[in-house]
Amino acid sequence: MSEDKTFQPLGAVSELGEEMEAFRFFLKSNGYRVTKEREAIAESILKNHDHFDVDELYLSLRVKTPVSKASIYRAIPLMIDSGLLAEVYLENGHMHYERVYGREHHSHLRCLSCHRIFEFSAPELAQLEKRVSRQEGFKSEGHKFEIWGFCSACQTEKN
Amino acid sequence: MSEDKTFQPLGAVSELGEEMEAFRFFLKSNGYRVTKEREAIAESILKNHDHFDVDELYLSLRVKTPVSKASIYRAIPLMIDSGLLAEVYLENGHMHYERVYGREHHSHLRCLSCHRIFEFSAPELAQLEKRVSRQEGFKSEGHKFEIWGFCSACQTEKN
DNA sequence: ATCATTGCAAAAGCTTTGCATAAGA
DNA sequence: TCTTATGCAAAGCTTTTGCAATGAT
Repeated sequence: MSEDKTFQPLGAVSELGEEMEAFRFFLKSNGYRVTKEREAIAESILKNHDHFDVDELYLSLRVKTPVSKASIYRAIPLMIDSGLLAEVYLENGHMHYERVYGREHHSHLRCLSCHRIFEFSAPELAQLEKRVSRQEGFKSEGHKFEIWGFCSACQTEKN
Repeated sequence: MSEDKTFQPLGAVSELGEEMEAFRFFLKSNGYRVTKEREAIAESILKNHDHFDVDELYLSLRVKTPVSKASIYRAIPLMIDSGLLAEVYLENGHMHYERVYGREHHSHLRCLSCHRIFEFSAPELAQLEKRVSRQEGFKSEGHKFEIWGFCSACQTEKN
């Protein structure tokens, strides 16, 4: 048991190991290269960013592993194709993304006042997607449901 | 009956009368002015455009009642506030809108191949909006449901 | 007669791209 | 070694805005 065989150090790989590995596999199998920039970007998202925009990501990488915005913009389509990310919504002229890997599908409540996003699950939406697609002869690939309004905190405020 | 009194000529007002009047009323009651540009824009949308983007609208106005893009961009928020329009989705970096006045609420199927939009109604979404909002303490103002995939025509194509 | 609105052109802001250099495989 | 990826700066695009002229009330 105390041999010198090199085990995968579980702690080092951490819970992110699986998702990172899936992304590396995606890159390799599609002829893209695994670069430190792409790893830093993906790792930052997996660690810190359920919801984010390009600027937030850029700033959070700046300190330890700076990556240019051009590289971030070029990485995003790859991460979307790999299933790591999805576009969520546009706000003030720029796109917001969310991590998809390792999270269950959900929908969003958007507060029009504080702009916070609240999540909820509604399994019947998947059924609705299937039913409507069948009726319309559609081959569906996904769906999005969003409710906007005012969150409880913002309703209470006197403005 | 053959007096010289000026009646509203019904033919001239047409079926658009109601919606146009609602828009004019919105403008007046909010201290905006009723200009020929705003009328031309709204009328064109009510007549010809269930779905459109700024460029399509601009081009379709160009022939008979040219309006600058600046004025179109400035009119859009007003029409959204008045309930005439809604944003639908972003494609290739520019927003697409749809007419709301005089149409029942519906959801969209988007074909990823031919980019056509198909509409459908699903009344249970309104219930879901209410239920989730109640659960989350949200005061909801609306919802959007969208399915993407491949329409029947595009599935058949050999590519 | 006021003051909002228009059109033009310039500015903004996000995203994309050309090109020389760096670095995976 | 051979190519893909990166970073920088420039370019692209849609949308916004400043300002003088126009027009609605």
